[in-house]
Amino acid sequence: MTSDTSTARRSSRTGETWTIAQVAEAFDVTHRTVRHYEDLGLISPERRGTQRVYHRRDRTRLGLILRGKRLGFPLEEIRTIIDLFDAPRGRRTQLEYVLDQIDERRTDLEQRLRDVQDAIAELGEFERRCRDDLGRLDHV
Amino acid sequence: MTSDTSTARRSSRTGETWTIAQVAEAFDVTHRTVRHYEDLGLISPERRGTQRVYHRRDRTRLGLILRGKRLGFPLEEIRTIIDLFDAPRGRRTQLEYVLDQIDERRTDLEQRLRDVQDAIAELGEFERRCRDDLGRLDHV
DNA sequence: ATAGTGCTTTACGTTTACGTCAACGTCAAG
DNA sequence: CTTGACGTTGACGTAAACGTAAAGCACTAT
Repeated sequence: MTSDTSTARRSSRTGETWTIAQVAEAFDVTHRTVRHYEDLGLISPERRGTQRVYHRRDRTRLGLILRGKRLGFPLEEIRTIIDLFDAPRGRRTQLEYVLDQIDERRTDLEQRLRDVQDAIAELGEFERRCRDDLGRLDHV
Repeated sequence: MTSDTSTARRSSRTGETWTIAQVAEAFDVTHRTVRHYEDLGLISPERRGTQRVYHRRDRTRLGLILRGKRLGFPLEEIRTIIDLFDAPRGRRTQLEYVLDQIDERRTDLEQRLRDVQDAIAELGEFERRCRDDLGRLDHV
């Protein structure tokens, strides 16, 4: 049940690789979820015959996808974001486009940041009031 | 088209009130969305005859709902959270339950906070690399 | 009186993000 | 050579979060 190196890794000149079951377990999702992300073009694992072979790159992407999900972004939007990281940046127009996109994303993320900070602050305030109430109960 | 006080407010001894169209516009959602939240029990506006009448309390809740959505929480979970703020806290057991819930929420929010901060940091790093590329183009 | 504007409910449609079979391929172990 | 364990592709199902008519009530303005 613990990591069995003989099956957990399959040697390759490009480094370690994983099966779908392994990445699914590692990220605590189902294989169906992983395949769904592939259907939407968010990851594209290597094929060895008919089998999917996942590399570190795929794991990185999967991590980005799941974090994006926790932040409430739809998968389609997540795709455009992580594609951005691999986008061609050779020509000036391409680079300027990418920088524009980065700015849009940042604006969005900064709104999220404010949202989380506000929510945590309000929760703290609410907790303080509750502890006050609790103190009054003790006092009597 | 600007704010018309004669229709924007309807006097009441409990302060200003709004129609469904007004709150929908104020929060940039459709009336259908507002009614959907009511169906799920997230808001419960006053009724005057058959018409819905929204008070400041309802606007506050709507703000919390939309912020929760931006953070990726499902509506059902949002309902339990904002209900928590109005939950009875008279008895010790109730207070302790509420404090427990607060802690759970905070854990969740702190994960979100890390997610956003990480995402912003990575975006910044990526932007730096892009600007480097751009600089190299200028240099040549 | 009638037309218009805004609100109401009812109800079916749609999109997203998977879950859940079904049916079949493949490879090592017994 | 058959039996598992694991992998594969459809294909249909489902829950959440609304969208989108359809059809009717209430008030106001002409």
